[in-house]
Amino acid sequence: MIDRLPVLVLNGPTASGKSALAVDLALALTGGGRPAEIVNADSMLVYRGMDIGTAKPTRAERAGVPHHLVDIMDVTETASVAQFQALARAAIDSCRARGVVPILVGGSALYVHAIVDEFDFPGTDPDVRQRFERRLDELGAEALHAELAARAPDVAAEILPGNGRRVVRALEVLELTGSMRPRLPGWTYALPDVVQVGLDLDRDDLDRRIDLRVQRMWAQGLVDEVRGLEAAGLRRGLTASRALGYRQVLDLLDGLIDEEEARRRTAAGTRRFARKQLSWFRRDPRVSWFPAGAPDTPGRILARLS
RNA sequence: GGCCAGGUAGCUCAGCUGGUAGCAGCGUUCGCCUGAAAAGUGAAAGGUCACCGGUUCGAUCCCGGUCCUGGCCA
Repeated sequence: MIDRLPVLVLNGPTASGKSALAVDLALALTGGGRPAEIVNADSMLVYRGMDIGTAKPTRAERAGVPHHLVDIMDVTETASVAQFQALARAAIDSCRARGVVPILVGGSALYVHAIVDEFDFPGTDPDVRQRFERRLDELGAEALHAELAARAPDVAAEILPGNGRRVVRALEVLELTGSMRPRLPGWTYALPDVVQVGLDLDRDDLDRRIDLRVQRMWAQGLVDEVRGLEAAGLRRGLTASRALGYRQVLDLLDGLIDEEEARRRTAAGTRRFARKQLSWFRRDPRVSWFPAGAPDTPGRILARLS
């Protein structure tokens, strides 16, 4: 009997086992009479062909439980939070309309935040954007930041002078809307009945799992995968070409570093990334934390849904 | 066994022959972030300067010895 349809948000760092846990939880819910589906909230799983390096859920896992927003873009396309917000909310709505529990699995905290909370994005305009991007190339980030400061000191004060990307975006928004609210919004759910949980684990344990994962990626043929994607235009993709593992292998293919170094940097970068993810998730006071891999964790998470 | 170089932050190192060490890189911890977030950034914590003696008002730095490490020669 379906009395309510909460959105279960599963947060956790890479290699914490959240993808597999999400499948287990979905199967448990389905077996218990309430069908469940997974909605991906990871910026890299959206790319077709990026399988090994993103540790994408396997075919079998995806056959057992429907996964939304996986393999929806070419590597040449640029992902964006705003677009993802719309797609994910649509997927969540569709699940609920069908009486299905959506499980949002987040690797990208900003994406989760944008999907689940009141979070409005001012529009964008390719021409305006391109114009400021060209100015960024000409002047450099600091000079462009000075221009921003002249136009809107309060906005400029919130943005670091070296962060060209955000300076460009601020100028774009100012031009399009005449104002800019530079701070991240607070914690106000835009969706009803959200239950957020997080997976945490000991740092040494996490690092060990990351090393294993990177080794496995290499054994499974990450280098060949990247080679194939390179032919498909990976280098042109602003988002995809920066993915951990992929960027390092591209450097390897360019002869900038050797294979050992590429693997080392991938692992080191992934360790740093995992800590960053945790610090993001930790900011949100509504997340309840559970130990990753503990035998009773799935049961305790399910208990929160009823 | 002899000669040379070296033992300074968790790691890699810097340190004008003496006044109890470095805005160092990486790592760690904490923080920031609005249409590229697996991106971009800020700050902090960390050292009995291998050990024992000596010279000196004072030693990471000078002298003697000890123990380690790397290289060269036997």
